[in-house]
Amino acid sequence: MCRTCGCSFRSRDFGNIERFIEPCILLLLSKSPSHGYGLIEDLEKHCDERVDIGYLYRTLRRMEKDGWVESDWEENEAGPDRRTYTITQEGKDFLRTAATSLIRTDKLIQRFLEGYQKNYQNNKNV
Amino acid sequence: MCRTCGCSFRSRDFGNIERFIEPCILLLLSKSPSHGYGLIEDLEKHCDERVDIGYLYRTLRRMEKDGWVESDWEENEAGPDRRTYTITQEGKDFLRTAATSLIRTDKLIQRFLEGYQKNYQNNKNV
DNA sequence: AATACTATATGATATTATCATATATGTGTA
DNA sequence: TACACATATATGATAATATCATATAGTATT
Repeated sequence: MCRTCGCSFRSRDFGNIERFIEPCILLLLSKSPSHGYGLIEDLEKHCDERVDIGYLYRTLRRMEKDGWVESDWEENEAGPDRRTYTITQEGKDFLRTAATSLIRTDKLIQRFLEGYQKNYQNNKNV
Repeated sequence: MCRTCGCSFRSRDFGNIERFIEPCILLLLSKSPSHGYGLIEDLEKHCDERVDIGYLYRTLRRMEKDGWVESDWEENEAGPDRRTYTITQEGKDFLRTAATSLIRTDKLIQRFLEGYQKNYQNNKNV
C-alpha cells in the first residue's frame, strides 16, 4: 500500500529504473569510471528519473562487495573528494548476463502489452 | 548473494516474471476468472516460467486486500475446492496504469540494450 | 495402503527499496 | 563573517518484496 496517501496502489512502480539499476550502472561504468553523484546525474539524463541517492550509494557498495566494481578515492579541488568506481571483469561478465535477461524481460513485456491491447481493442473494458 | 552456491550473482534475476506478476495476473483475470493453481499453469504457458506457488498465493491475497480482485470458494468435484478470483473495476484501473508503466519500462530496457549493443559492436569488451 | 496430482496456506528468513537524516567540502552572496 | 546552496558520501530505521521450506487436505491411480 502506498505510504503517502494510504491508497491501494502499491508504491511499487513497474516503470521505475530502480528495478534495473545494476545493469544501468554497469553500462555507464563500462563507458568510463564514475562516482555516485555523477552516476545519479547520468541516470537522470538517460532515464528521465531521479534515483534515490541513498539507495544508489548502498547499491554501489553492494556491487563492490559482489566484485562487479572497484572503488578508489579521487581528490576533487572543486568540492568534496569522490569515491570513483571502475567496472571489473566480473562486472562485465554480469552485464552480459543481465543484458540477456533483459532481452527476455523485454519479450515478456511486449507479449503482455500485445495481450493487453488486444483485450482493449475487443472492448473488454480493461 | 546467491544462496544456493554462494557466488556473487544475486538471486535477483532481471528476467523473471515475478517482477511483473500483478499486471500479468490481472491481464489473465481480465480474460476470465481463475484460481491460484490455474494461474500458475497459465503463467507458465504464457511466460515459460514456473512461478513460486507460495508467492503467488500470497500475492493474490494481497491483491484482494488492495481491492484489485475478489475471491469466492468454488466447489470442485474433481479435486479440492478452489478459491476463484475475479478482477474488480479497481483492478482494471490498475491494470491500465501498470500497462502505461510497462510501456515506459519497455522503452528504458530498449534504450539500455541499444547502448549495450553499441558498446559491444565497438569492441569494448563488455 | 502408498503414491501422485491438485489445491491452498503460512512460518521463517533473505533481499530489495524507501524515507529521513547526518556529515563535510567548496562556492557564491548578503 | 555568516549564511545559503550545490556537491558528495553515508547510514539508521523501516517497509515491501521474494524465496524456501513445510503443513494440510481432497481425489485419482496403482
